[in-house]
Amino acid sequence: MDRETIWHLQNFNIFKAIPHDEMERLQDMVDTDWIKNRDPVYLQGEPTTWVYFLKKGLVKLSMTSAEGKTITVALLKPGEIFGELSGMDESDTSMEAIALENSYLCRIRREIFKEFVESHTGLVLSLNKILGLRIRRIQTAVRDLAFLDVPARLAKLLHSLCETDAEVKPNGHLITLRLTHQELANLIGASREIVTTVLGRFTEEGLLVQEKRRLLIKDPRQLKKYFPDQ
Amino acid sequence: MDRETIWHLQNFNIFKAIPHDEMERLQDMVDTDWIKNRDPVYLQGEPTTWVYFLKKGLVKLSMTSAEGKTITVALLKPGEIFGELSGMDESDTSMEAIALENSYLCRIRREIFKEFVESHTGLVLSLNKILGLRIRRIQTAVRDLAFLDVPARLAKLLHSLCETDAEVKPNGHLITLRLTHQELANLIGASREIVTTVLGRFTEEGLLVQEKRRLLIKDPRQLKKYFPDQ
DNA sequence: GATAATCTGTTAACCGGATTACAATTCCGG
DNA sequence: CCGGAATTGTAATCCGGTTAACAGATTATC
Repeated sequence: MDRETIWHLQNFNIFKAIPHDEMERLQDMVDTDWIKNRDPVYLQGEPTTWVYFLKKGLVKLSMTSAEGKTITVALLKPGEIFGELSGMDESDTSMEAIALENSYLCRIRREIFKEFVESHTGLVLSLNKILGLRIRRIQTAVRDLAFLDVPARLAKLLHSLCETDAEVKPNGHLITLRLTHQELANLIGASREIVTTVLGRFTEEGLLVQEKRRLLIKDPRQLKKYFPDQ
Repeated sequence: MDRETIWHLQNFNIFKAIPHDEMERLQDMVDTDWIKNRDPVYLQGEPTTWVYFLKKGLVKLSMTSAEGKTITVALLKPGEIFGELSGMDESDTSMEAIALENSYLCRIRREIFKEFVESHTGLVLSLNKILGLRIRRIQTAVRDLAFLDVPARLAKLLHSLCETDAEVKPNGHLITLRLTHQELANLIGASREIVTTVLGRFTEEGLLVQEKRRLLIKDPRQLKKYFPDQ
């Protein structure tokens, strides 16, 4: 699109090292898009047409079962790239991407992106790194689902949110994301009810305070007693 | 090592397109290794020194919890490559690789492999594809753990073993891998006991026959009634 | 071929968490 | 700021699967 969009794209980690005149080749290939809170960017089973760059907002990557249960694999924040980047030869998306806030993103056709990436060795390598990180994350999800019970998984989630999405306040870490109990449940593969209950227990124990759909964690280190190191 | 080793390496999918004289640069960098049944190739937390190529045998990639529970993420067969290929900047292995048969493999130091890969655009791309497939696999593991019960997970596992590791016999598909109930349990994140029980039920229903630690699946399609499509 | 080690089979007791079913609260759009 | 929608809170019930505890069968190993 416009020059400004390209300029923004350049801010994405993956493109940092690409010379600006190279980036301009993408000029007319980039599209921008608003997605309203709760609307899907794409759904499971849709053909993988685009690669997305999240500029503003919050998007979750999740999988939904036939019975309507959902498990959330990642919360994407501005600066993150998504879509089927992988081998880039997959034909259908295996997940869905849904906005959890009004979000602003731009997108490039998969083939164009693929071509661009393949003509820049550095890009291929960064992509490799991104995929590697993604593998680590999912592996951890498997391990946690298999080995930890709900309080442990929840404590671990809150602990990590403290590190990635919290403001440090005098009385603790305020998690900036406004996640419902249902969304928290989806993130750890549990039912909404038990999340409510366990959050209640954590509150009683003085580990946290819930206020207007925000969580204030008094002392993240206290949460660690619920889950083993690593 | 010797010329023959290089020749073998060339048979790995990832190296198929590399000219033979290029491959020879790896000549003295490649090491070969026997691993006895049940012995580890590497363990969780060890530094990631090598990239491995499985030439013969069977190796499982798994994670073990502090309490000694194990979940198996992949069964690797000859022709497969493993080790920390990802971004290749990880310092510790997050999994362990254990031989399930006497296995023959060769290995290259991670940095050498990395260098070699980075100097061959084609290689980086194949690596990307491998990582993409790996992501898909693990995502499926997460989905299955979260959405399916034990009979469904077991049926699905047997069904997929029929496709990847079975000989077609007149009376059904004979799964060639000799997996104990414990190993099957590790593959689906369940206890050994319930695997025994459910296998018993499947046998009663005439879905399969167990003989000397081998499974003969009468008709894989019958298993499908236990798990939803995809 | 004998003996130890590993696997399979089975069952009762237990338990974590899902389900179900509401009531109370909070939020949000007009 | 009002009314409907979404979210939270709570408790009873139910259930799949783990745990525990053995007996029997099979497989390695010397």
